[in-house]
Amino acid sequence: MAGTGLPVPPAGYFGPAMNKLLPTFARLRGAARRHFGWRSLRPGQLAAMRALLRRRDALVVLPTGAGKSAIYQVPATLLTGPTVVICPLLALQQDQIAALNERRDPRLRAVRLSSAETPTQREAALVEVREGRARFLFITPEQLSDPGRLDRVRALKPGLVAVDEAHCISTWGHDFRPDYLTLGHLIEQLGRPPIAALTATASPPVRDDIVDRLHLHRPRVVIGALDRPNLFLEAAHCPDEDYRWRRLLALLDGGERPGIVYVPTRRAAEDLAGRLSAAGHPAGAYHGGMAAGERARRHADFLADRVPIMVATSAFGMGIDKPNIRFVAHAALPDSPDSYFQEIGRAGRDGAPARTLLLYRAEDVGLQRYFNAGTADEEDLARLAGALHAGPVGKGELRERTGLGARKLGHLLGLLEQVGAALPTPKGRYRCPPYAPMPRDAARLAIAESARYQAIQDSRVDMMRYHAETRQCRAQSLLAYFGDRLRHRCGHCDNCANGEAQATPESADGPFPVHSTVRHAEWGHGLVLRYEDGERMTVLFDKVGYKTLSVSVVRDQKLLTPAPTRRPAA
DNA sequence: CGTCGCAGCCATATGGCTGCGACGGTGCGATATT
Repeated sequence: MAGTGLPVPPAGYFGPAMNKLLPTFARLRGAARRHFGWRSLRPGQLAAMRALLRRRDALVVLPTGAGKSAIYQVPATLLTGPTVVICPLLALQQDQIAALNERRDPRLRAVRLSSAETPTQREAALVEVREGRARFLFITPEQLSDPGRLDRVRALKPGLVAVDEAHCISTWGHDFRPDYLTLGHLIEQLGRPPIAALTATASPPVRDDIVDRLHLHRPRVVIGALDRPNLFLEAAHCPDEDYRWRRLLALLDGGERPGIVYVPTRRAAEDLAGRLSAAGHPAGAYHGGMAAGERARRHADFLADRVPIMVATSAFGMGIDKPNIRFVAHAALPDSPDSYFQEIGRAGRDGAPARTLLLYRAEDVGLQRYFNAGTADEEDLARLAGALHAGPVGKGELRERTGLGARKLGHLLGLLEQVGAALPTPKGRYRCPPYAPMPRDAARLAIAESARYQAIQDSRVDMMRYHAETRQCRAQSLLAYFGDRLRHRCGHCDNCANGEAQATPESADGPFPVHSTVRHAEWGHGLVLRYEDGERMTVLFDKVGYKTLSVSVVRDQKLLTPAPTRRPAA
């Protein structure tokens, strides 16, 4: 309770009648203490909790280990009605449920609805929540998008919805797990309780995407400090594969353990783990293609320090809350600074020094471009848009009528919804909204939308490469990407260490202030993110994503004009 | 978009080139088979 000046009543002091009279902060502190044993809460946590308690939405971007879960768990004990936690991975749900139930506090009991439970178990979970014996219901977006299940959850009258790993809405919703895109509609069907959207990493467009997709209403936004002074940031261009291998060995010869080496493909994970082990650096492999049991075992082995080096694809990530990771290396260019930042963020959580090393080749870009390539077909889209004209229709019937697979159908419906040609109904079906474009036009618009999304994804690859190649202070470069500004050189990156990093004083700014909104004749509105060396500027455009422009060309040809800010950056 | 492996070819006998096709991430849930 440091620094509040408020007296803290003893446990058990709070009766229902008292709750209305007590200041919000005191109620939250009391609940944190009674149910979790926490003696203090951080200002950011408190601000978000208070918003939720007052039935306002919150968007929280805080690093793992900064007490994100507390932000929904503490208000959950004070609000009427259970809390629904939407969480993307079953393993992650398992961990969180175990942590809550270990406390053996009836006010914190958690259950879940997933494919891992039998129908009988699912029924029992719902009954437990309905009868007030469980407080938290964990669920995936896929489960919630089943109309029958949605009805059952709505009947529980949830008092709060927490969306964990909320950045998944933006990174997975568009194609990989389309049910993420409809979460906003689904939560509205739950009676629209306040929403807590939580994530460790979200650049400005991802934050906007979360707010839009979840239909957050004037959320309380809490963003933690991004700079991690104990992480040494290093990147090296590799002219060939042999150089890449030797640089990696040089890092491992330093002897720091444990660590993670990220690779872009499953095969590379297995191959590199084998090569490293043969070279005297025992390493395990991890990727999404392995059997679930094997994955769980390897994950546990790494957490328990039985495997010192894990060579993994991006599948190895969410849920790794291990304090003592001493290095994170990237054996190829990641798909975006978002992924990169999240992955290196797993190092040095204990605050002790940790190294990060990015080894990239220009050839790495090709693979990421391939991953970004869209698959939407105009004929499929037109047929689907036509099928919607017949009236509200379920996904099963749409599959039959159009011959599309479940996954592709979800992706295309998402696209049509974005161009105003499809609308989810409360009953979990889809219909054609009033004034919808004709099927042929809808298909064309959807293709354009798909291309726009792809361009933005590609621009994120460009930004990743740009970051890898920069001779600027790397922390400044990364933080600028996330819409933050580090005013001094970081002193913990290779460029600062070898004296190459040029300072970016205020005077180096160009014609438009950093974080101001500008307009380009063709690319539309954009957000000025940074200036580098007074020569180049990076702008994030709605239509085409990130662009790096020459300041002198912008000046001479008057490429940009100031535009009114549409929404506060944070 | 780029790499890898393989078949086929060449000039001259085993090694190297070329062209072609396959492959490449993230996970939920439902279904079919042991």
